[in-house]
Amino acid sequence: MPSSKQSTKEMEKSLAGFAMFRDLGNPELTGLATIAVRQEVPKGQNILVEGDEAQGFYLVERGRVKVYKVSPDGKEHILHIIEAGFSFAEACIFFEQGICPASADAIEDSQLIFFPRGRFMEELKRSITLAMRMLGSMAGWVRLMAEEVAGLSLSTVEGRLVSYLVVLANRSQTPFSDGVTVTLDVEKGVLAARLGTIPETLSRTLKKLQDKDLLKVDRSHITILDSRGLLDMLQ
Amino acid sequence: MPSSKQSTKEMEKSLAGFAMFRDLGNPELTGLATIAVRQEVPKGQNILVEGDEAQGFYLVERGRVKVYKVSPDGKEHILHIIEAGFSFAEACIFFEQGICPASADAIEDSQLIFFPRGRFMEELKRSITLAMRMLGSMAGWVRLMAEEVAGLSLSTVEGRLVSYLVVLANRSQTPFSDGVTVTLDVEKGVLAARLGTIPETLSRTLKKLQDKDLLKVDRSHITILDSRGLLDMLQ
DNA sequence: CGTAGGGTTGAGGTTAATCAAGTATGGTGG
DNA sequence: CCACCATACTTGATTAACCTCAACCCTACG
Repeated sequence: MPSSKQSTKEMEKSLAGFAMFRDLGNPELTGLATIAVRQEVPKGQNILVEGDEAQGFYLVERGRVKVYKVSPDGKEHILHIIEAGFSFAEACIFFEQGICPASADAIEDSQLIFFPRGRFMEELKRSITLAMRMLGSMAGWVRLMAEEVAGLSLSTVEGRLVSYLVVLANRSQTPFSDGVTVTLDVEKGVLAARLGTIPETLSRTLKKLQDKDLLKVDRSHITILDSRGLLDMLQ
Repeated sequence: MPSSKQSTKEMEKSLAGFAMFRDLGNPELTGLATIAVRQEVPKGQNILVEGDEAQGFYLVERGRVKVYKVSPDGKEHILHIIEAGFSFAEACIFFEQGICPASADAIEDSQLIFFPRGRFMEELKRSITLAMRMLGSMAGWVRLMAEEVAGLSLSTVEGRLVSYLVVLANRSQTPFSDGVTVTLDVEKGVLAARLGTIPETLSRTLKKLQDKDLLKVDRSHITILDSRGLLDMLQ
């Protein structure tokens, strides 16, 4: 994928749109734009395999990516769903052998920006600002994972589901209050894996909450009927 | 806590002993030694509280520290046990408001080395090498947490216990094979919290494995009788 | 129509938490 | 040295959560 002056300029503009690189100086952005590679990934396609050597890390420009681990018995647990505008697999590039700790698939037709490991490292060593951004990004992952562990080990499926709905509501700028409708952003099967459970249990849990008049389910649209009651379940 | 030339020199030597700072140049080490502060923490004492503002991060020079989260209903889940020679709470210092994502207590009489957030940031900005070390350390945390999430969500208590025993054996340079005895490095109650369960269940699980002649338990000494059988449980 | 995929429902079994009551174990003071 | 106590640990009975397997429904789509 050769990058003409034109496309480098264009890439530079794209990169500047990512929170991770916002307000980054010109030399840094240009350097990054030069080594960045665009990648089209159709829905369902695999991007990284756990245990394989990571060749670099990614930004999601368009679409969505799931990052997951598979248990020995084949069950998959989704660690994160990476939205457009965010990055993933940063951690891989800092390991000695660059072994991926998780797998990744596109769950929508996606456009990614790829940074090759070696050349990105060069850029990092050249710019302390970039290194600090990277540190901030990694710290964010650490926090997220800590929440994840806590959520998994300390909650029931019911609790995790409610907590997910709260996050979902906040993400779409809607408050988590009575009458508000949130739309699931993933298939229910994917959501189940995200919550560390299976579709059957998710279905039953939604039904139970519906029977208690805490919410109403219509396909992927969930209407909050009793936000107080729902939030009480997190206790 | 004033640092005379003598103690700075001594601190520099101590810091050089940490994997994180090994082979770091002289200017970096001296800078770090100047801002580092030693702290004695008796067993059981709290070090960090989840949600509080983090003032910096820590190295464990002697003793051991548990990093944990508490659920709304008061149950505690241990994320990590930090051994002497390792660091914790690095991630905290990169958050805007410096909010701790987890709590930490000493589980033994411990000696810590504390780096104040602001001054450490200065050192970081000054040295790209230090920043790269920090990135490596954070990446390590990300991987560990990913394993943690996978382990929690994909395994039974039995599986998590076996997996812990394997780690324990490897850590003490002993292979995980028949006849080998590993010694639990923490109280069983702490181990239970580490495995995301409660002492009762841990006790029963050990008994079950003992009844199946897979291992033998004597206090905190666990002898592997059938390593194949145990490893098969991870499938 | 007929089929496929996502989703739901039901019966049954397993795992592990809770509550309650025991049994070591390791120090401490007499 | 021993009785005593606190703490860690174990055991039992009960209950709740949730996974498995199997069947079924529904909607989109050729």
